[in-house]
Amino acid sequence: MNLFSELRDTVTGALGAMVADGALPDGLDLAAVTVEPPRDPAHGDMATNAAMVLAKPAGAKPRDIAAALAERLAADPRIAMAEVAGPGFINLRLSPSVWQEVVRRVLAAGNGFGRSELGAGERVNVEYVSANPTGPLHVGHTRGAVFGDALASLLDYAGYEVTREYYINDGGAQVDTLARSVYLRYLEAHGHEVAFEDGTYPGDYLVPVGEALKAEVGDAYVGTPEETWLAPVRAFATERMMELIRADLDALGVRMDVFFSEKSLYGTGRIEAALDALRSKGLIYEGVLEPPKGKTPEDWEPREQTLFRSTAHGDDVDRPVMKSDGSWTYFAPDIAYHYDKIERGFDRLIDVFGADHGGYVKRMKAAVSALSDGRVPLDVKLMQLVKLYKRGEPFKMSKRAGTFVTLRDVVEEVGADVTRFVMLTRKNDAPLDFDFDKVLEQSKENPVFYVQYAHARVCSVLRKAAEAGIEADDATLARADLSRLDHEAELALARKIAEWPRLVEIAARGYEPHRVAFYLYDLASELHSLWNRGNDEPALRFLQEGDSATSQAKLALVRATAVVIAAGLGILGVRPVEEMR
RNA sequence: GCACCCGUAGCUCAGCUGGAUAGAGCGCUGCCCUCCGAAGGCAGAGGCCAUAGGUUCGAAUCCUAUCGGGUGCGCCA
Repeated sequence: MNLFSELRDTVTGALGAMVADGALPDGLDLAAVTVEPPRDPAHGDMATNAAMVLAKPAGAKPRDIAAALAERLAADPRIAMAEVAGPGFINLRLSPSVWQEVVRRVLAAGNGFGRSELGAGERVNVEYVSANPTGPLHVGHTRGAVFGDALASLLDYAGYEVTREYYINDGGAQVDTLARSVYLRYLEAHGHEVAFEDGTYPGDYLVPVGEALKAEVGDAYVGTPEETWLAPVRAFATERMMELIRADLDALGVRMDVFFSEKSLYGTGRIEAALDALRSKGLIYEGVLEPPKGKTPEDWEPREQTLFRSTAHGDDVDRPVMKSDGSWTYFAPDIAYHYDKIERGFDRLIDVFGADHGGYVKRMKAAVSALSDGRVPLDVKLMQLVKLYKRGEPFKMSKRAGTFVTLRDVVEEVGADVTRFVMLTRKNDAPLDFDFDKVLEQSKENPVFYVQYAHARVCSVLRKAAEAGIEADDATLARADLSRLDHEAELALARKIAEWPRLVEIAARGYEPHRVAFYLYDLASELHSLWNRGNDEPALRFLQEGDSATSQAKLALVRATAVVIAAGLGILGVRPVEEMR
């Protein structure tokens, strides 16, 4: 349960009583009433805007409403002080017991503290990575993988029923190219001289695939025409590539629930069925598109194509689903794929794309809107680029120069935990700098370290407590006399902990897992601050010699901090550490 | 030309889906270990929130225009 929503209930309850007393008119809309922590902690623990929001509809002065409301709120035992401030805010100071109770709740609920019912069991499908099965994943994919995975975990934590999904683009021309490239490696394995022309994949990673193909079929395809081997080699190669990709994802700790094959849509009538669904709504027609203004392709000539009337659902122009030669555009199977998701009964869809797919968003939303009659919202999160640095110097990825950086390279160099956390320290629509040296630095400049350090410090204190013979398991700490936590600096940490459930909901609502990372940094900062105050003020040290009751109260506070850090890291997919090395 | 994203301290970035005196890290100036991990903490300096209008009790946040940067734009997925 969330302290902020509890207090909001208290405020709306008091407003209801004022209506009953005739102090406020009936029928007020309370939707805009909020209870939030004020920016400046000097203003109090909580603030409500109720009086200002209601002043106009109630036909009263904000400060008059505020005064009457503050008086009622002050009667609540949890509220130590309620005073009107500024234009009509009511600042609330909560009694210490409220914060002490938060600590107890954390210890009782463990990882469950902060879980939310926001999603109400809604089924949400998060599609991410979806890289072409033509090679290993690179750093760009890594960011999308981490983001999608953390978002899925966040939504799960917030009460949604989440499916993690990968769309395998195994139906287009690029898998034919893959097959031809593997075939060349296969010939090579048979001792032939081969040349990798433009339009083939020369990467070394296909060498073992060519050898594996040889091991499987011997020389059956040597010297035979393409028709005889293209399809089987394609199947063989894409299967191998997906094994490679799954292993990459595994190294990063990403596990998908569903791998959906684009190829499964072809020749099965599923694309046709999806387009028929659109056609039945009058959204498919034969037509000729206008050339784009400003930048007309040189070989532009008008052609009649099968078009989807995406403009009827918010797009700027209608989009082709069929090429002039009668084959599908890439958009057609994508429509069918999303149609499939809708038919599987998801209440909402999320796609995580690279920023270079920005121009694709409107048509995809239009398709989902049309196919679900507006019932299923599709949100697309675009991932900006990762800029790589080494020793402070930027370097560009280039296959030719051998500086092509794969997901595997990154994970092997800095580890999955560091990779994941760093990738989440920026919101998805901001570019991310990734410096191989800085992310391993052990200083507060590095948020990964800083947060882990806070967790390790708590573990360290608990070890010390055990050495001193103080019982400090969670059940014991939950029974401790928490009224001993009465110092302002200790309550400040408890306040930060209390924000966690609210932060989860804010982050989940906006599909913004990076907020979790920033919150954890703030929480760690509060802990480090309190820790250091023990230097000057012995009464704030967590272990009080000869006073195990007080020690346990303080240990309860820091243990609760560690529990929340662990929960937050869990959403990000990062393992908390018990000691720094 | 059109669409989408971005513009906040010298630098890198947060900023609660409209709240009070806009925050953090780095860098700069000073402090704090006989003491649970100083791998940390405290304090100071540093801002016309790109610009101009608008919406309202109230705008970095919403709307409109402009400027600047990025991405994309019919037979590539």
